[in-house]
Amino acid sequence: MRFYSWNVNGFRSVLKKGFMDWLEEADPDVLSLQEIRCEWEEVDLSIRHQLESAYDICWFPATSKKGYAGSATLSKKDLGFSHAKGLGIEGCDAEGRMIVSRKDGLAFIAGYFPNASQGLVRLPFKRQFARDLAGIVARHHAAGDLVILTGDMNVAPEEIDLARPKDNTKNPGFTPEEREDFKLYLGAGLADVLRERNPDVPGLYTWWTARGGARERNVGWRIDLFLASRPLLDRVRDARIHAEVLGSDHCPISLELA
Amino acid sequence: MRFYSWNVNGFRSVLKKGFMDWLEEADPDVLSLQEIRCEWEEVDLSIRHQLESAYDICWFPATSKKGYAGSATLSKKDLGFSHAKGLGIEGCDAEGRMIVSRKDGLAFIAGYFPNASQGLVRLPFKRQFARDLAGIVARHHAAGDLVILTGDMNVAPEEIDLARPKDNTKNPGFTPEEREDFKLYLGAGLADVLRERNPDVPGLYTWWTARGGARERNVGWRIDLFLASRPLLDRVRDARIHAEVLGSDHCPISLELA
DNA sequence: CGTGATAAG
DNA sequence: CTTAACACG
Repeated sequence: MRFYSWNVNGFRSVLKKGFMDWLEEADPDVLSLQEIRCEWEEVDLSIRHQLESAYDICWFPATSKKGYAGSATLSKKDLGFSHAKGLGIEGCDAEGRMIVSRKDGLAFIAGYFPNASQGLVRLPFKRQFARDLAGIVARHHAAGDLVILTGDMNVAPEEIDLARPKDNTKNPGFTPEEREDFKLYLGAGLADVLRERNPDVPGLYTWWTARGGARERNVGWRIDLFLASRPLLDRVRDARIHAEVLGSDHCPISLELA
Repeated sequence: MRFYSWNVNGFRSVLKKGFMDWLEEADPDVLSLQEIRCEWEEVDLSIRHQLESAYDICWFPATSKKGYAGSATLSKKDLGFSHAKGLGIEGCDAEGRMIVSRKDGLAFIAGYFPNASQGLVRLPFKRQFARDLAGIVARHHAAGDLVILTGDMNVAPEEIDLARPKDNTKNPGFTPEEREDFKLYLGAGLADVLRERNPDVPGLYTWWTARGGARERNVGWRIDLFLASRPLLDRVRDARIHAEVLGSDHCPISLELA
């Protein structure tokens, strides 16, 4: 089973840049999209029909602000995943951030984690989100579920996860607070799959600022991640960053489980 | 002497679409631009230098709202026109609408006449502008000046001046009030030069809505005009609409005087 | 620097 | 439909 996550920075934008070709090629079983930035009805009808023919689609745009944030999870129709919008976290759910998809004993929790924003004005919001989410993961584990947590987490966990760690300790995505909160997910029993398998490999990034050729020079950040319940690690066949896939300031990431 | 007027719908936009090539080809002696929608300092430095080497430039952006309206008048350096920003009309001058350029006994009054706007919300403002401007023209005549009044007047004077007169009698640009006010300019001693020379020619338009191929089908309006003091009519060598010139939703118009 | 909403035309 | 400002990332 192949899971993908991609912050598309506007679904309608990425559609113009070959998303459907990418989808056919990648052929994910389960796909989380972040920053869809539109309603389902704003997507071209023919595209909607194509997607609906192959996937169960949970489209979860923000209700708080038009064209802002939002996420979606698509799963192959034959798999029979159930999808639930939101985490019951105030504010977060109005921004269409997280979707919980379930099948058998697996909870696939995916979406668009808050950005701390310029001046770290949303750091308190983001910290509360992290505490709430870690609690939810812990409860799934207590209930005997296995968990995959993925999406644009808007935090680079360690210095190795961004090209310029020293320059960014006060910037959104690499503050001590955000890194500390990231550890709450690990404390709830999850592992950072890609980093577990590539402990010392630098230059593994999933996001590059659009300003000034950062992507060409691979001056980036690894902020899109797959975390998985530790018992799942034995079933990991592949965990990958698809940096060659263009169309957004983020690239897709994937996880293949046996 | 060749006068031109063009509503460029964003000077920076039209620069990307060959404005400088057009300028070299048309080679106006005096040029009024409307809807420049930027400060002079926002124009590429090399363009500014090219223009400044050939023209005396009066750049008159709106101060009331960034990126809105504004006009400019350029005159060949050797001609020695003087340029004055504004008409002393409250509101109008803050929007960078009108420039008065003088040489000998000629007053070239040019710019961006108000749009009555959706719901005709600015019709009162536009009517006051017309009364004030007609008074200014009359005073120039009383002082013995000849006047050229030009620009985007945002009114089609007669039914022949737009493709769909019946559909537009309640729309901005063709209300009875705006057409009545247009006659104030004629009453002040000006003549509509192109229409005087082509009394019954339909299809002479200077603006086409960007919506749905109107320009290709010539479903347009003649709202950019040269009006001239009647004694100037004998000196008119040419009056023309340059509908083939692209780059804006308006096309340039010209007047050549002996 | 790019996406999308918005105001204005 | 297009321009430009703006918010957000």
